[in-house]
Amino acid sequence: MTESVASRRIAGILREEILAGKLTPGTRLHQDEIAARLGSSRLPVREALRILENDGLAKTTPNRGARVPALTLEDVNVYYRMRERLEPLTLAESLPHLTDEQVEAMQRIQEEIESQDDVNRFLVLDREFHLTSYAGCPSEHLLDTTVRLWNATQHYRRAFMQLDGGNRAAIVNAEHRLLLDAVRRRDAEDAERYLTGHIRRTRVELTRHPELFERD
Amino acid sequence: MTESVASRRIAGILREEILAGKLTPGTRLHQDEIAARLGSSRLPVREALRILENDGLAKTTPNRGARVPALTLEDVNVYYRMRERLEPLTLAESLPHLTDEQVEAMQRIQEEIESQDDVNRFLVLDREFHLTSYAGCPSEHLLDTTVRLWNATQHYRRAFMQLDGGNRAAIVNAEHRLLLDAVRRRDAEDAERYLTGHIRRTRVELTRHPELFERD
DNA sequence: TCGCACACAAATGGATCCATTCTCAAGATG
DNA sequence: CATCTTGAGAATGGATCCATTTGTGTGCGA
Repeated sequence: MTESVASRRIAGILREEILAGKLTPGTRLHQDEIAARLGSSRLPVREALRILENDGLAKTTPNRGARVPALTLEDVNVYYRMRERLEPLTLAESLPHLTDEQVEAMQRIQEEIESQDDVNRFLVLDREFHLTSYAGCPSEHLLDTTVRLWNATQHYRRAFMQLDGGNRAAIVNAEHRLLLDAVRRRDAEDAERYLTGHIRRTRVELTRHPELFERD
Repeated sequence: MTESVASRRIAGILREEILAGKLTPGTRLHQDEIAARLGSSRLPVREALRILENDGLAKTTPNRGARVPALTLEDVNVYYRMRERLEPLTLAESLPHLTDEQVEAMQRIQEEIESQDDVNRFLVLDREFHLTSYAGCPSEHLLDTTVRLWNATQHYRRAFMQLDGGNRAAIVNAEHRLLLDAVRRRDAEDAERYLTGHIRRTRVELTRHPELFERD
C-alpha cells in the first residue's frame, strides 16, 4: 500500500474523481456510500472530507453533510484574481531553483499541447505545464495554496473548454511560449508579467459565460 | 451551548489558546490530553485537529500526532509576501461595501491603540483594526485566506513586539492613519499602496531578528 | 382540497473498544 | 565500549455501536 493512512488514501481518490469531473459541483458526498464503495468504515471518510474541505473541494454543513461546492461567477472571479496576485510570486520563488531538466519537461509538455486537440488531455497537460513551472518553489505553504486555487476552479475550466475550447488554442500557445522563454532565461520580471496576463485573459473570457455558474 | 458541534467548539478553543500564546510553536497536541481537558472523547478532537490544520495552526504527521508548527525565518518571510499581495485585494474588495459605522469603529480602535502601550492589547487591537477594514469583503474564501495568513504568523508578531515593540509605535500609527484616511475616502488605490507598505515594512523589520525563528 | 402536525426513516455526530505503529530504553552481542 | 536488536509502553488510526438531528411523508382536521 503506497498510502498507509486510509483517510489520506480516500481523500486522494475523491480528489482525483472531482478533478476528473466524475463528481461535479453540487454533488452530495454521502459518508455511508463512500465508505461502502471504498471498503472502509465511515470514520476515515469523515476525516477525508475534512481534508477535502481544506482543499476547497468539499464544503460540509453541520448535521447536513458534505457537497462539492458549486461556485458563483463572482466566486470564480475572485479565485482567479487571487491567482493573478499569488502565482507570479510562486513562479518567482520557483525560478531560481528550477533545473534545466524541468525546463525541458515544460518544453515537451507544451509541444504535446500544440500537437493534439482533445479537451481533457489539454486540461491535464496545461495543469502539468504550470505546476512544473512552480516545482522549484521552496515554500511548501505557498505551493499548497497555489494548488488549492487550481483545484477549486478546475471544474469551471473544463466546462469553459468544452464550450468553445478549440478556437483559442493559438492565444494560449503564444502565451505559453512567451512564458516558457522567460522561464528558460530565468527572467522573473518577464515571467511574472506573462503569467499575470495569461491568468487575467482566461478570467475575462471565462466570466463572459455566466451560464456556467450557479445563480447567486 | 453556542456551538452545537463539538469538533468546531474544540477547534475554536484551541485556536484561541494558540493565538493567545498559551500554546506556542513546537507544542505537541496530544489527543488524549485535549479530550480529557475539554470533556469529550478523542474523536471530535481528531476532527478539530484537522480543522486547525486547515488554518495553518496545526500540522499532523501520520502516526506521530500533531504539533503547533514552528516556522523558519523563510516561512514567515513568504507568509508576509503572500500577505503583501493578497491583503490589498481583500481591502479593495471590502472598501465599496464598508459602512460608515465600520470606518468609525476603525477610528476608535486606532485611537485606543495610540492611547495605551501594552503589547498584548496592541496585538488584539491591531488585528481588530485590519480585520474590520476587511469586513466588507464579499468573498468568504478570500476573507478566510486572509485570516489564515494572520493566524499562522500571529505568534511571531507577538514575539517581535515583546522584543522591542514600543519604539516603533510612531511609525505604525502614521501608517494606520494614512490607511484609515484612504479607507474613509474609499480610495482603493491609496489604501492598497499604504497597506502594502505597512505589511512590507513589518516584514523587513521582523526578519531582521533571526533569533525568533527555528533554524532550518 | 389545502395545511399543519406528528412520526418514521435516513444521515450525521459522538463514545467506546480494538488494532497498529512509533518511541524509547534496556540488554545482548560483536 | 559502541551499536544493533528487541520488547514494553504509549499514542495514533480504524471499526462498531448508540445518540441526535434533519428531512420527508402520511394522516388528520379544518
